Amino acid sequence: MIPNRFDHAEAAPEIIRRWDDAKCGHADPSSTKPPFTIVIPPPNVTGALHLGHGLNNTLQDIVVRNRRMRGFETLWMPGTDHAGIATQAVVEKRLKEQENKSRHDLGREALVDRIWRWKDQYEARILSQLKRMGCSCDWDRLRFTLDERCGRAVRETFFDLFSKQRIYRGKRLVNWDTFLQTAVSDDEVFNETKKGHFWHFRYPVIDPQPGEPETVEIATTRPETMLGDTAVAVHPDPAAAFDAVEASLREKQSSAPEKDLAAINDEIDALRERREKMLDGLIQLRDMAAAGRKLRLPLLDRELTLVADEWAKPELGSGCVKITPAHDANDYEVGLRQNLPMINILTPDGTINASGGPYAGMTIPKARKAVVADLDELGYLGDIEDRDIELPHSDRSKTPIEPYLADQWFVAMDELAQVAMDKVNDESVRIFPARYRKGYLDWLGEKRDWPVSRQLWWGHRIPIWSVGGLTSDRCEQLTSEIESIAKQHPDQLVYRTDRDGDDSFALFVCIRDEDSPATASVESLGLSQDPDVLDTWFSSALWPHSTLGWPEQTAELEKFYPTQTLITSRDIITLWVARMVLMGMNNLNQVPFDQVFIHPKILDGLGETMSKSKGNGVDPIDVIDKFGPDALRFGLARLATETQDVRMPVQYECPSCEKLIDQTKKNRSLPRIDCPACSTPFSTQWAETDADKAFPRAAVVSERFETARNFVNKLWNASRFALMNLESFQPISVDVATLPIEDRWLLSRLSSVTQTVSDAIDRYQFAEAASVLYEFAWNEFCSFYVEIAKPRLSDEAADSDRAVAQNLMAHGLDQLLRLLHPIMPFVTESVWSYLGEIAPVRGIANATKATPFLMTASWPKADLTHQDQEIERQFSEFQGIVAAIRQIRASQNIGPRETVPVAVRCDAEASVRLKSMTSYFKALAGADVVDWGASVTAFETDAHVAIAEAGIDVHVDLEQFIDVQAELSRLEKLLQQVTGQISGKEKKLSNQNFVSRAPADVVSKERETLDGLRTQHDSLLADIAKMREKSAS
RNA sequence: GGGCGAUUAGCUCAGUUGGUUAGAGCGCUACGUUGACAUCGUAGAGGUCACAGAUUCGAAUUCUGUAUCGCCCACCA
Repeated sequence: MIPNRFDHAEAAPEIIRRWDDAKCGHADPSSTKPPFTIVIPPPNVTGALHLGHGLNNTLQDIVVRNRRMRGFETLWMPGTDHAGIATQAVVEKRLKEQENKSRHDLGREALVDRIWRWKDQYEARILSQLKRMGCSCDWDRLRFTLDERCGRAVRETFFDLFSKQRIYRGKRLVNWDTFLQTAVSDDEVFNETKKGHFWHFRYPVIDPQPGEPETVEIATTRPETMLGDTAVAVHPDPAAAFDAVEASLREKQSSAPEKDLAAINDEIDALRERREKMLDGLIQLRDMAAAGRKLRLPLLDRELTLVADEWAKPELGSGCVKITPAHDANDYEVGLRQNLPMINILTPDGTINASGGPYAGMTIPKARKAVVADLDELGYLGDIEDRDIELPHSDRSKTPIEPYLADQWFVAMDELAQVAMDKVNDESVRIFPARYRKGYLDWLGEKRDWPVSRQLWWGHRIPIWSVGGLTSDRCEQLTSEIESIAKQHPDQLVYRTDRDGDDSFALFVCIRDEDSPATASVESLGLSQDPDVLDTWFSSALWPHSTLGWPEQTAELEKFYPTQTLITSRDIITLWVARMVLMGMNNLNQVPFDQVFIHPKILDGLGETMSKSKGNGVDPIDVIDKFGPDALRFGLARLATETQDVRMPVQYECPSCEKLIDQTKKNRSLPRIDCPACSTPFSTQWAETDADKAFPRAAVVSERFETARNFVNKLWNASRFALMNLESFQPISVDVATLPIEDRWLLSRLSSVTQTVSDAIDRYQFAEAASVLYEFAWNEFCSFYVEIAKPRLSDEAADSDRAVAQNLMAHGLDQLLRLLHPIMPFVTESVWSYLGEIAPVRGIANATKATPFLMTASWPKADLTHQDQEIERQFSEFQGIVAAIRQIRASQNIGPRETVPVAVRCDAEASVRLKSMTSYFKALAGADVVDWGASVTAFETDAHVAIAEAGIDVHVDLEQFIDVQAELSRLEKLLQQVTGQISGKEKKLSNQNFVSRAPADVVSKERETLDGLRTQHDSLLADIAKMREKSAS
């Protein structure tokens, strides 16, 4: 006997093992089937997967399983990403916490070794999560962005771009993380508002002429940066600048709402007052700048240039701005424009260096205090205002970022970006939903060069060997030696020289293959490899082809590139998607994928994105443990609509009593919660090690998955019923035209559901596919077909009808399992094998033997000849009558064991049809239909429901059951509804404009409806009158 | 500051090109344990579609504005 619940915990591991053993997910490059390829967005090995990954991978698997069933040679390429800075930061943080060591204590090799161990641990966890979700990747092809094969592709790409002069070295103001001592990209920086100050100081003018000011006032939120100042700027045309600001305010005013007008007026007044007061002074300063006057930097006694530059905004601060080119992005631009010296005042660990004179060795906060105090003592300090300051922080170390001038490698983006834009513009790559095109195109359109070097140890080492500080002669000599090495090793070396000081030169050699003997020769000349590694996105950008073996012309690459679709989340459209297109074009001159589907994000109950640091992340494994993998997948798919992010309130499940406690902003950050039901303390955080587990951890789950879990169970039980009734199943050939209405209805519905679902999956409408299947399986297959099959399958039924019913049942279940399999692979695969035992050869018309695995079975074809609107209409008449009887039963409170006599007034045609369904009325509505036809009249004690659109009246004999009051109130409620509708329609139809201007078919339809309603209204009045009579007697 | 999206039942969400009385699941109410399923069944209550205008015979749906929320990008000496 099959158990009455699907035990996913027991069944799923076994099913996974069987799929694995049979290599169901394996893709064969020598296959003649058309290819279908998806590469997984490789999850970072930083930590375990959360529900966002759950969604991402569920959707990919739905597409992949669907395509596999549709006869494609399907490859889902699995893998993980080394996630450079993120992973190194996590490991370094733990090193600090647990052993109080920095990476420098360990050294490069030992640290990298530790990160590999971390990677192994988390990769294993990630893979087990993916497998437990049922992801049908080709596991034999597992890749890692830092493995040999990917490394080869990275070096080849770098070599190629370097040869084409598209990789260059330049100074760039980078976001310096002083804790990790590395540059971080703009994307890894977040701003935090902190209370701070706005300090005003004065810098003395050197030898002021009569009439000139003795000092110039500037203001800053970061006084310590004055140690790196090399200029003070004033606007070259202050009057024009004031005009421009006023003009823009006026423009704003012209379109502003009433309530803002006063505020804007005040702003304009203030601006004018300021102009009055300051303009002459600023013009004077501008003239002084033109005359080459200098200022003196207090404390360091440095001479500062006074420059005229538009960066200085007369409407802000003192109208003058200090320029620190080496530590501020805008000042850097000014420095380039004005040819200013750039003085770096920081060491890599964020303390002041020798350029800071007496402040050398101080940390930034210390230096700030000291600078302010010393300026004050010299009398150069002015007002200090309180101010909220947006301070950039590193997302990795959570410490403040310092802008820092450093040598970096860049990829020139102009041409590469243009190609990637063209490919989206000409729809070689199509993005769904289309609105995400804009972000992609805008971002690429800026064509900002891509800084690719990272001062890290975890990543692909930059394949450049260099030596600097060379004299011109030495450089020439070295170059010729490199030239001769290059000749010995064709296609292995590219070199370039560059100035690295006023009179010194540097030599850079890019080596294609690290293992080439050329490397040793190059190193023997005194060149050493660049210590930096590449941005992690550099290797991610190659993912669609590096995983297939590029640069080698492998069979895989030949068969499976370009891939068909990429399914990912919106936050990496630019960082990843755009760069894959660009690199795919550069390396293979082919786009990496035809379509990109951007799916929604999963938010918590408060509408915030889930993240580990907030403590609102959900481990898909928790959901699987509680609800099962199919419920997880179905639940996610059903929520994956196109327009809206998914809000998912989450609960803690008490590890002791299983009570669910809502997660709130407050309790999610607590290290410990006591269960309100049983007082057991539990932890809410993901613990990385056993040592972290002070309390048992509560699973974090969401009740949103209950519906899906119930659905899995519903399907299981319907299957169970079917299997129990397929005893002695024999495949027979049926003639569809001769089948009874319920069978033809099932076939018709199956056909259109198949069509809808196939289409929905192709359009990435996963929610629609899931909902349509849910509706069909539950409300049509279970609630009607299975119920109707009961009498047909019973012992009393005729053998021939029983055989037909068995064949239809087996076929219906077979098709339903196939359709549901991509979304719910486990329960369907499990039922499939039971079905294969009892009815191995099945199918309408030409029965065939089922394949051993549903996973590799074929996707249903929508047989359009089965679709029959008339049959569906007739069946809905039947459903309407059943609903009418049920409604009367409910309002009369008639118990389920009672059978009620029923008579149905309908035309002759319908009565023939419905007569054959007599037993189903018994099964579905407990009704004993005693009379059919046009001449049927009401019972003596009668309840009546009119089905106007079908021209049917349902009468129930209430002789034994009558509750007059209940019946009256049912009728009166109905009357009220109908009356309301009638008056609505009448109003509409009495409107001459409607009648004359609306299309004729709309108007006539309204008229028909109104007529029907009036008939219904009259018959209701009659019924009520009769009932009143009864109540009186 | 620029861009994108959202606002529909207590909660989470559907609602195709404007056209019946705006739907589903959960939750709620009543009844029910009938041989597939109480993770179930039947029936029911619950909505001024954020607000204000406009277009139209007709607007949840189109347009304009407002409010609130979210995301992305840029910038703030």
